Amino acid sequence: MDVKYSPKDIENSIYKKWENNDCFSPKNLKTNYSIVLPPPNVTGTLHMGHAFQHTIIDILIRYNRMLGKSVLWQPGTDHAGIATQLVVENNLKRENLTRYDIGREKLIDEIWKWKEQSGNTIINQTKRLGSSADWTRNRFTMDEGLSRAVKDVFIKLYEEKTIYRGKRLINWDIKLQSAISDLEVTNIEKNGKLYYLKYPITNTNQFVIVATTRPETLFGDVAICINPNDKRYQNIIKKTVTIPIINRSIPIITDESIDEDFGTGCVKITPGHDFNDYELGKKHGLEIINILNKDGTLNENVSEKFQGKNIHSSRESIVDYLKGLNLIDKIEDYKTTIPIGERSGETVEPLITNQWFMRMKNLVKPAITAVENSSTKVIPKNWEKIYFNWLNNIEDWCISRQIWWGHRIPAWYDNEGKVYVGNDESDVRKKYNLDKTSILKQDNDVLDTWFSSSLWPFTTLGWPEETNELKKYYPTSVLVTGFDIIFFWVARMMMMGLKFMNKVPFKSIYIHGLVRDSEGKKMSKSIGNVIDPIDIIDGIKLNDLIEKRTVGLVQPKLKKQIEQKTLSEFPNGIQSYGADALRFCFCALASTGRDINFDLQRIEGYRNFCNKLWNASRFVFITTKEQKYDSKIAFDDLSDYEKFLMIKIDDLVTDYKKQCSNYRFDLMASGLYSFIWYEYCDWFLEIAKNSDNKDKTNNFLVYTLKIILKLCHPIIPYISEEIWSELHKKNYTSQPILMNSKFPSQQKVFHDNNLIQGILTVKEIINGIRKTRSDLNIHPKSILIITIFAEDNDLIKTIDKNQKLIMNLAKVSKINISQNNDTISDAATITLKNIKIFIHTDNSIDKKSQRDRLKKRLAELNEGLKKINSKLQNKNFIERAPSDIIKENTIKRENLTEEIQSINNLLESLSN
RNA sequence: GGGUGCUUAGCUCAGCUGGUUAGAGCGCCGCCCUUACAAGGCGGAGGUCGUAAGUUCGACUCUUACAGUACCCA
Repeated sequence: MDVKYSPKDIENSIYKKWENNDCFSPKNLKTNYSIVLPPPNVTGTLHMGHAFQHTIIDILIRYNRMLGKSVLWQPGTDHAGIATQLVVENNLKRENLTRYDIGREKLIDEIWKWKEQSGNTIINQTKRLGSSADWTRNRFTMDEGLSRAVKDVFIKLYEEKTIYRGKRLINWDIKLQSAISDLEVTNIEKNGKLYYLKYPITNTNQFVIVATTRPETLFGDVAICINPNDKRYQNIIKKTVTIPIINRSIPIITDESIDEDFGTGCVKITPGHDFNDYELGKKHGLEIINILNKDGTLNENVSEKFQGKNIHSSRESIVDYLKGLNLIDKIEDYKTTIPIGERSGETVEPLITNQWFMRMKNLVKPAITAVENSSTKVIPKNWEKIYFNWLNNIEDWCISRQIWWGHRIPAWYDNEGKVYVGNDESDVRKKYNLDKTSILKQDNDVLDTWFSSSLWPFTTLGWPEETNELKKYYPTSVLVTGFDIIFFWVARMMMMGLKFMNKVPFKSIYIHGLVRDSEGKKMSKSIGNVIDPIDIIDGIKLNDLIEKRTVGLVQPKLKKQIEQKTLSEFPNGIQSYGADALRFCFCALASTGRDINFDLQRIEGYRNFCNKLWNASRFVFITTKEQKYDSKIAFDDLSDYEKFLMIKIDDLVTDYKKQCSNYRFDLMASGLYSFIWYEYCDWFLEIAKNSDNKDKTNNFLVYTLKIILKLCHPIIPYISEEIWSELHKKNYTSQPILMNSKFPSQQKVFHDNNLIQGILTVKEIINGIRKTRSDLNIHPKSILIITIFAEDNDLIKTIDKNQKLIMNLAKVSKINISQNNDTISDAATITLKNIKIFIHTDNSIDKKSQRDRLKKRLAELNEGLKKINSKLQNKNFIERAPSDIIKENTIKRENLTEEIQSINNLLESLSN
């Protein structure tokens, strides 16, 4: 093994080793464990969120595999309809082509080509992280099998009338020329204007003043509405007004929902272009007037002057025109919320169109019940509320998209526009008895991407075939996903899983946070703060990083700013940390589901940890050389410290298992970290160097290293596997691959409390000596002679037994142990609760500095004593606190008093 | 406007059902290149736990209000 831990040199070959040995496919064992990977989009490359998620999944997968279960990690990718089509369309744009130039067939061909390339990229990146998914089962949402399942589901839901076609108001993305679901719209607050328009009251010279943020939609107005209780307007109810410019008459109606305080209290009702108005229009039986073409231009229902103009850019000219007619009362500044299409970034328009919808009411109930009765557990639990809230207020889901990439809707129309749903044209003809003379045309639209993803947990396992995998691995054990897709994906999978499998798709849902940059900002290409996980693994030069962050920017003017920020945050680029360090880092940061602010400094610490493990292992191998390894450890033959370590390691295993099943990966990581670094390396390896019983100790070194590597493996698989192979080479194990080995079980070692206390006291003695050495500026190399006073017999025995340990770790050449409570004034003194340690030094000790040290300690102790005394002197405390708490405090007081007494005695002798 | 979360050391975060002298990593300071590791060892400094009130023998932990902050929904 090299002196330096170099992840680059080991990771690739280790991954190949796992692949070549078929380590990723599930073995046929009794208990099953399965996770489906949230399929990443084929639009791009792996980001930090994926890396975080994959790390957590892989930890669970490897851990459960080592527990001896049949483990399936089902991977795959998503076709991501709109997003992917946009990427390819953008590529076409560079050649000055649009999708209409090349046509549907050709575009789809192009996208498939892109998918091959991008899909492979993301899989290869995922592999770099060490992900142990079963790649032979890799699925894509548009695979043949999955596409058939999508059709089956669509047809079934259509036949039972859960899916229907209807003309309704939907969110129309003008840029994409497609409907999008309400989830794909984000509302952005913007500084806008509130326009007060004057509508002439018919046959009078009076006006009704109406406040609106969207004056350009007045052509679609069908009513003016006021609150029936609004005293100001009682006289105009039931009158009519004339819409300016087009001079159409509309009624003045009343509705309780109108807010009297908004604007003038009079609002215009435009059901064709506003969701609230649409509902209100339905309620009052109002006509719907659409004024918009699909490309965002105004249609024939508006005044001729404005026909063919873009709805957004014509606002100003319409307002100007109204000004000319003297029909603008005033214009105020106003904060408005504007709906923006998440993918296109353009303003979304409500538009009446024919679309396919899924009726959600009946699907929702089982999905709610399943979480209520814990058939599916949500972790952390607080996300349940958000899940319930959304499901309880659900709207029908608009599932059709007017794009080309995706699952084409299996519906055909005849010349009269009558719709037929079936598998394909011939199936439809057969099903509906249509002869060859009738012309059928397939629906042009495709399904929302999330339609196929909602089936992911069972379609990937082979549904609608009743495969073995489906029987074995459905319901899956846990879904690991981010909170941002609870509605999009999780809730819909719950509904569809329950609908088609009659069982929840996962027993638990673990919701993790988002990975943000070190300042807590969302990582985004447009802000230029993205970190590619592969760059953390391999490292990247500053210039390359800047290049990567600034190429193809949406707003090129940000380039300078991004350059500077990158320069100040990564002045030397990013060095290579390796996949293991990255994984350990994610593991340690995965606390209670909150977002992660990713800081490179943090990862450095975990790379160092890997190096520590590496070198500790080297030490074990160097020390044990050709040791003949015996896996049977006789507890009684071990030294005190070895026994102590054995117990500690047992505690560690217990704790690790507990934390893993609680999804507290942070606690799991920190437990492992501190055990290995502090207990194992700092104490045990140092102690082992001076063992009295080399053979036994060496054997124990190997034994403990093996357990440690197993515990490490789910988190840091590469380095642990590499070290294990060394172990195997040296014949310390017959198992060639760590990944296939059994997770350590608890040894149920006798938990000898006296032994533990004894070792802790010995450690305290050593720490005390070290601190004093530092306080008194005694050179780390100088060897000390000490005297220890203790009255307690057992204590004396423990100290005596562990003399050598103290000598080696505190650099002491001689220890005098005495039961006489004397005071040696010519020595540096350390007091523990019932022990006094005197350090004899060559130089005479300055009495004043001695006193100062003791006084400082005394002050600390007195502070503690004061607190405890105030408790114990409180009558209410004695009366009401539980007895064990009182006892605990009483013992504490005794110990403190004892040590204080002992320091006081010392101080007295020093003053002489 | 409604909802949810967060606020603990310079930074990033733990602290479970109320009882610890309030912890970790990184950073900082001092000493040490000790034969596994300077990506290291030993030691240390640093916090009135956002503010205020309440419940309690006892509050970082529970309740309420307020402030700041982030996100979700309308």
